Amino acid sequence: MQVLDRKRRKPRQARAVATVEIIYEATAQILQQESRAILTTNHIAACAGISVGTLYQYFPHKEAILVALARREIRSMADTITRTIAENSADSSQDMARRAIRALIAASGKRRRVRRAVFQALMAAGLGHELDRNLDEIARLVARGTGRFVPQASPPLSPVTLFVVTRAVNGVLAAAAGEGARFLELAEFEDELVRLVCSFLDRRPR
Amino acid sequence: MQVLDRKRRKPRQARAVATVEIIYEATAQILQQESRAILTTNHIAACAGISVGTLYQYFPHKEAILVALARREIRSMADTITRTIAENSADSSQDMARRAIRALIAASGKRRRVRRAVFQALMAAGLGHELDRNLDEIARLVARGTGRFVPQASPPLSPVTLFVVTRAVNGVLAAAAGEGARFLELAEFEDELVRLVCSFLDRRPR
Amino acid sequence: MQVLDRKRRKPRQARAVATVEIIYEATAQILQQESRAILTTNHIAACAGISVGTLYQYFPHKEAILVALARREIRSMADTITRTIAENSADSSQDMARRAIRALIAASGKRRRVRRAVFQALMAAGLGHELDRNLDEIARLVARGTGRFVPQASPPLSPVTLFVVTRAVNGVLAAAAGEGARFLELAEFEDELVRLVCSFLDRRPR
Amino acid sequence: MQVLDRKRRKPRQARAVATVEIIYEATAQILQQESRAILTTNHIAACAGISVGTLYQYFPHKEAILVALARREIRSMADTITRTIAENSADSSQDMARRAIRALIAASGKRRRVRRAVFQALMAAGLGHELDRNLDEIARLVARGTGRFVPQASPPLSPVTLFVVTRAVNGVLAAAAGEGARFLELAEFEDELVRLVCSFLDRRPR
DNA sequence: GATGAATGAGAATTCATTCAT
DNA sequence: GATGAATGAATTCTCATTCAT
Repeated sequence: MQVLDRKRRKPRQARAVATVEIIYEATAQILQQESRAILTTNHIAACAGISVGTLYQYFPHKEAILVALARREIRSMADTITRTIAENSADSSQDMARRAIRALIAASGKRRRVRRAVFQALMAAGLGHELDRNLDEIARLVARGTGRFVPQASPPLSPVTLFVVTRAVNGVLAAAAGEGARFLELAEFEDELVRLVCSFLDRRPR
Repeated sequence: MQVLDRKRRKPRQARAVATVEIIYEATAQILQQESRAILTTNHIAACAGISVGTLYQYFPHKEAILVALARREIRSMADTITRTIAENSADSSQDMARRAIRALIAASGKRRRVRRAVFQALMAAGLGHELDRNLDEIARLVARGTGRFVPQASPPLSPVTLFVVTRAVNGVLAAAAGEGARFLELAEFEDELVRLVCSFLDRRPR
Repeated sequence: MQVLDRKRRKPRQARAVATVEIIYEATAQILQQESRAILTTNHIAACAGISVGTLYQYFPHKEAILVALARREIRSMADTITRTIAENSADSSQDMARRAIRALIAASGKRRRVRRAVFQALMAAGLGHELDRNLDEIARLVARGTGRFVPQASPPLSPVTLFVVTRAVNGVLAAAAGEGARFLELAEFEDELVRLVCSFLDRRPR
Repeated sequence: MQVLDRKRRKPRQARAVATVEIIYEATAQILQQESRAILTTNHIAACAGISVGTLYQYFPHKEAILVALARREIRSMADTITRTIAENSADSSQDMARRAIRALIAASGKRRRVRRAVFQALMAAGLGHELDRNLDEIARLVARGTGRFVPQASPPLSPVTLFVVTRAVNGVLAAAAGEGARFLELAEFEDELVRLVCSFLDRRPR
């Protein structure tokens, strides 16, 4: 690791942006199709069709690539959820929780190996809180988007309740993604996950 | 990785058994107090007060130590749960689910960093299924031990239901352990986790 | 040994070519002046004035250096013989066998320790057949270059005959090289070797 | 390697002799059936069914085992030749050279990998002269045993002649042994080898 | 900006040998 | 005498990172 993130160039020109993009793609590809074990900077550069030197123009060290990729993944996930909710905000008769969960399941099915690797890297970098924050954020979005979870009259969800429900869903999805996506495509799986959340939130202690 | 686990000595003499134990201890200690990053075989040996060579008498490569440690942890966890249930099998009025969860919370609070590291190693070794199996096993024990989850009349839990509930609990506990045990000691946390499980299992679809 | 010759950089820039050359030189020097025992990659790198890492940019493992050096030696030997024959092809009154043997003796006298070591490495790598093929090749060249061995009217040499004569010469030269070159410089030695070959080939069974 | 051969026990009791014998057998077996690469003292001991400690009671270091094995092999070869000659000394009408060569071919076919390995070790130990001496010794035996090579009237063989003929035969046999014994069993091979020797010795320069 | 050759600290692993039991 | 656990120097090889061109 480095003494401290010496500043690296931020891409300004179009070409530079493209280069960074290529680096992301190459990294994701290696992670998805090959393995974490051969994710070396030289290999990334080779796959990206650039030289190591160029790679180091944009990232101070290898870990930074993974962290950046993780943040990108998080942002993409959050965006998906946000959009899902926004698109259906008028449609309040629809079960918002189900829609959110469906979106999460869909997201979990994509690039599973990449996601696991980059999230692990985020944790290893001591940035696990970014993931947590994201989970909380999603929960807040969902809660705001539907009267079900936070009906006007009811008290707000306690931090513990929030924590339990978000981590439970996350735990289930992570496990399902880890077991080869067998479950992810089952309708029953979605149903059960929805039920887990709803029965928990519906029957809150007074 | 190696050609393939060339045979390593299985400890015969008492001294050898002790040595293996010392290696486990040293590894766990490094993981808990220092970091995964400096978990080198030389460092383990030094901490254990033995020589690297000795270490390699008993483990074919570094990863093997972590895997062994993970299995040990799994076994220990399973034993705790089993005992908890056995001790209270007569006491059927007690809420078995709560007891099991309490035991799991207690287990999650111990040597958190060690556990995370070794379980990660288990996954990396492609042995994640051992963890999964353990979760399923615990669920089975709990279910057998209490009429609540599997009342005589009710149909058995579907695989998906089982999967969802076990991974949800596991996900919550892992997250709580990861966030510095803040939650683990809260009574409310235990309550909420119990509620998550019970509300889910009580209100099963017909 | 390795998984399998993971690809190594093939030198593209002039500097890289020079580096590879330096590695060969350093290796040969250690073999010739020091000993096989201290032929470590670090030592080679140090002698070459480069870092180990650089060495591993061009060779997947130590053995590969020796094998490359062996092939180089073989090629050099073959070239010498070819040239010897080519230069004298018009001069058919000359005794071609003697010329070939003289060239072989000269070659045997050079860098004897290097040659022994690298050929041994070639054998150890299971590539002994490359040496054999080279011997056969030389024999073919000699035979084609002179009417003595394969006069128009006579039948071609049987594989066994070819084998015996080539390995005999090779055995004698290897032994002579091994015994400190005492014999290699003697005129009588050359005479006897020529006689061994010629008497054998002249008096072939009908 | 050692500073200097600290004295090791010479086996006196029958059991000790047997132990040494077992060590030889185990070593030879590993060399023949497995490979030089895994010839470790621990492996030898394991194969021999004894402990390393015991092994070191009889040999100061690993190399010593190989050297001893080489000498044993040499002695065995010499004995075979001696016997061959002795048995047929009366039978002077027989071609002594052929008999000797036949014996050598037979010897070459046995435990080829062992022989190569141990002779290589002998060379590496700087004891190559023992092999050379053996070759010369055999030549002398053959010469004394037959009038063909050294007829009363003719001058004795020059050192160079002796060297050339012995090393030639040796080279051919070693090569044949190395190439999988394909040739060793051919009658033509024996014929050609005999012819190589006889034509060379018969037509000596005046 | 890009390149890729060079770097070298550092990690894993081996195996001949010793010595307490 | 035998045992086998322990030793640790020695070696191979990796890979993140730098920097001259």
